[in-house]
Amino acid sequence: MAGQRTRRRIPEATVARLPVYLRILSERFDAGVTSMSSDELAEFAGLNAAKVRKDLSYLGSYGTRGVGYDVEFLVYQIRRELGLTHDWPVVIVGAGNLGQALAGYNGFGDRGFPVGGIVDVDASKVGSVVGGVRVRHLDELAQVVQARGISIGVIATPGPAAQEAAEALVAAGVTSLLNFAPTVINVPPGISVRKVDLAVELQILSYYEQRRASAAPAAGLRAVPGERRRGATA
Amino acid sequence: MAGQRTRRRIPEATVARLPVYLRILSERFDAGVTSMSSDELAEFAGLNAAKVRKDLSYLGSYGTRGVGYDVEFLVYQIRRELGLTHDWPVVIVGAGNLGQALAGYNGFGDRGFPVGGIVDVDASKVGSVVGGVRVRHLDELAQVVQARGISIGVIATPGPAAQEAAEALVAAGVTSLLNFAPTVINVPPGISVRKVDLAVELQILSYYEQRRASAAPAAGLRAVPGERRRGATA
DNA sequence: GATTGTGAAAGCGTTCACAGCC
DNA sequence: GGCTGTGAACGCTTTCACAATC
Repeated sequence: MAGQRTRRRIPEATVARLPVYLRILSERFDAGVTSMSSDELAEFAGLNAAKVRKDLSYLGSYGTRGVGYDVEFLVYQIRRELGLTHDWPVVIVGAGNLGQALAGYNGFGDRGFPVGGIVDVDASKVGSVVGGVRVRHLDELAQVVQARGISIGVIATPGPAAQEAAEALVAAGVTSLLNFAPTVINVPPGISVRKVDLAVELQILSYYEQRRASAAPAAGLRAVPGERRRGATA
Repeated sequence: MAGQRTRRRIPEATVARLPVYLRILSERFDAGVTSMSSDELAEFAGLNAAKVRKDLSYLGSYGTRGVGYDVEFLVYQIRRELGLTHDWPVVIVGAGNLGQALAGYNGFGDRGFPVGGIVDVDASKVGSVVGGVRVRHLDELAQVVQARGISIGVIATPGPAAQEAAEALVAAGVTSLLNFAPTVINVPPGISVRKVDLAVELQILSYYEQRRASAAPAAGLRAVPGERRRGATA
């Protein structure tokens, strides 16, 4: 209503789903769809309609009963809520295999997270250009962060260097970290951390595979408890 | 007690943490540590001791009161529970930027998930070698899967091709999918899916950054609700 | 008639706190 | 005395179900 002050605290589980809704709604909008019901959106997101409605209700009462949600308006509201009304340049620490792949991956910049810098400790890597950005030395991190007003750091170092990278990033003024290293990092309060660990994901799949194998020694498929994204329909 | 038949159903949240414990315990074991308390393990994992104990209790009563856990034994038990007593070869669908990076990333094979094959629809990519594996055509997927006994598929295609990739994988006999495409995929019941979406992770961080900015217009740090990995100590 | 928005109920996961055991 | 293992309490998330609204 009056003064859209973003005061409601949105549950973390909902925050994690808003980007999914945003992607679907943007895609449908580009396809010419102007209105969607919670049922349709749920179908695309692999969720149920009640969850979609509850999630969207945290943004405000932006739907129309009997009709659904205006796609364009909802896209705008979610973008606003997620802080996606401007770009967030990121700095990547570590210019190895992974750092280079991330820098070269357009999905970053395309979605509002341009690579504002890459740093590494390895002198042989400094000066090379990956994904259109010149690799600089870790010592110049604070300079890069300040110059470009960066608040998000991506850790793409080997595991043992991750803590050091995190500390350098925080010292440079970065307040959010996306950690790809297979190590738990330790940060001061007030710093956000998200972790992506490929081996962990595979090991979780392994658990359910193994369980499937021992539960149905020679039979067909068994339902997997928990880990589902969507029911049947395939 | 008798007959360690892996019958307990382990909560999904715990399954997701077991790989973290495993990595820490393995690393400590290599460093010569033979025993650890739940307190120590919690410290390394950025969790609290009660959670660690509850998680480990799902494996069985493998600790010793007044002493702690035998590191080597616990490593063995977690590996067994996660089905990591043998390798799980994976097949990657999509030999673009990301697929190539994944194939070249040693962290896969090192942790028991060797790349058993890579396929793509693009004829210009078929035949090239990435990460020591020759790229084959999507049409040969079933053959690759059967030949190597693969149960885990990695989707590294562009978003629009992900559903097709998932269907091809399932048709070929794969029962677990790790999806890197920015699309929700639809699978039959009984198939496990995990999703890794870099843009989603960044957008979640953006939410908390934005919130921080609007909450403390010109002040220092504010605590971030939810998203934390560890308290102070830095 | 259709679909939202939301209290209330149910289900999970985390934390507490302490009995049990070394 | 130290540390595990676990019921019980708590809090967060999901689901239900229906009144409100178009």
